[in-house]
Amino acid sequence: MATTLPRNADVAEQFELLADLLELEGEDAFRVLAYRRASARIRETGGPIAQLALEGQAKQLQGIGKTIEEKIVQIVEKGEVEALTRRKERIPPGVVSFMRLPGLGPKTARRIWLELGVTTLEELREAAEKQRLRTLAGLGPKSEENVLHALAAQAKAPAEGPARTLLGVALPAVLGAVEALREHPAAVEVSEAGSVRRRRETVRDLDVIATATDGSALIEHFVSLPWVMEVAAKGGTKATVVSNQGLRFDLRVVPPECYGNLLQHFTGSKQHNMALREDAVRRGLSVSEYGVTVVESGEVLTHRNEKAMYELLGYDLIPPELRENAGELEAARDGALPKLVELRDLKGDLHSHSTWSADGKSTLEEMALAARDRGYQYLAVTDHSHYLREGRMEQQDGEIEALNERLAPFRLLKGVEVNIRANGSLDVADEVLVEREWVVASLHSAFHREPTERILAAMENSHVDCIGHPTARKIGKRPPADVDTDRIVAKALETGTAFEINSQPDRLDLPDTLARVAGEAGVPIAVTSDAHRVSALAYVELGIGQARRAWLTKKQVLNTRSWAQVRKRVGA
DNA sequence: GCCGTTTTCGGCCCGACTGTTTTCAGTCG
Repeated sequence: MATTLPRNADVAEQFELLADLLELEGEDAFRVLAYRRASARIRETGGPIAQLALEGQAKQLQGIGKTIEEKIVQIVEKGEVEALTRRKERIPPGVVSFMRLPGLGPKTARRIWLELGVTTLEELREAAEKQRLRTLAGLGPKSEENVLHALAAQAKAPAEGPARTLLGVALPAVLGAVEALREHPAAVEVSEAGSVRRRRETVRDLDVIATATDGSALIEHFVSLPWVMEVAAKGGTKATVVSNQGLRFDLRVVPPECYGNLLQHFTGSKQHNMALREDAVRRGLSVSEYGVTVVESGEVLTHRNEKAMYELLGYDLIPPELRENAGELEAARDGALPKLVELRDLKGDLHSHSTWSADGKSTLEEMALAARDRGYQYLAVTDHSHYLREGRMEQQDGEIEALNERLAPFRLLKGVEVNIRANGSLDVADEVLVEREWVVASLHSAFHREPTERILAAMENSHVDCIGHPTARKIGKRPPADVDTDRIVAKALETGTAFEINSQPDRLDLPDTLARVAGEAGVPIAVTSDAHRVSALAYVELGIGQARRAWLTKKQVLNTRSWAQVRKRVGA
């Protein structure tokens, strides 16, 4: 097999570190910014950046030019950007960790290193304790105190940054808060903002923006909600609370005339807003959270909603899920934004479990009724193959048939979720698979053992309809398996196999960037719940969020079709 | 280092907050 290429995440990390080191060396801030932008771009790119660089195509991407493309090739050839290797030798590793302390930036870190000769966190603590930091111009007792505080906080918390919360936890919490605020008579407009509104797979802060006839009354209502455990801050226009789940909420009450500007600003992303503002500057407009200033006249224009603001700037309204500076601004300018798939477009679910699986919590009947209540026409029952041996599959089929008679036209599909073994074979015989209406094949073990080859082999089996959670990642626990996206996409097209966006909160797999690549290539994408109980059928709301982040339209999502149409689209 | 519907050179988002300062640099989101 060909040598494996570095992953986009690894390439991005090298440029991020290079940016840090350049910053510590006092390099031009815009050069540093260029590396950070390139890093963000690479992270947001679904296809393998290393492959693109080798083909000389990486510089087609916004923010990547000839120099950075060459540096990506260096990573392929030497494992590391040469400029990074050189600087790692010059700059003590401890100094980089100074920068990671809140309140300490590159300028200060550099001076502590060069002017005081301090190169480790331990020496930094000592220097602060012995009041040596205040010998530097611009630093005083308070700075020393802050450094000691930051060091103590870091020692207490794990090495990782502040934990990110799964969207599956944050979204219902935020939507609940929004709903509770809307019920108050003083509320006019209420919306979630920030990365939750963009439906990122994990989020940090939970933002809510509102307008009100009486702002203080709304804030009072907010801090008195039953689930509020702690009020961290409360003023006339803003409050911060901590929920009984430990989530931090920020509510901002803003003037109605610039609700659009503020909602847009606080929805982000940062990269989207920066690109939007740069573009505006070129046309003599200065954009901030308070409005759009016409630079020449000084006139400030405000907007009651986002649509008016985007239109003034020459764009169609951009759905929050697309605001990542991944091509949405150009598309919105050209009137070429996709009409994104919506939750209500789903006509069925193609991955679910019941009490026939040991880990299933709801009976077939309960699952069927709940699916029908959601407005679905069908639900594929895909219990794990190993629980359906020795005649149990036939028994389950009998139960499915009986239910289907009772619940028609709603229909349970006789499916199965088979394991792709370490050698690429499936754990169910072909003569059994041929009888199943829907076959999901998934990796459940040995994730590091040639995952690409195994998925390719599974797709070669004509009975396999869909690859389940293709990267097998568990967010925050297990990294994605090293799957070659290009090759599995090509094989999916060749064999007429679908990929899944599995909506389990800790899976969301395919991830958004890969789903975009697969969808653009023409692979049908099934947004599935993988529900093991009735309540989990609702997880598809998360999956639809990822599908929208992947730019997918109704047409590209397989289970927006009737079962008959699904059958026609996938397999025989 | 990147980029271009006025530019291949000369720009590069914007405002709040903090701590150190008599007017601002650094950091953060």
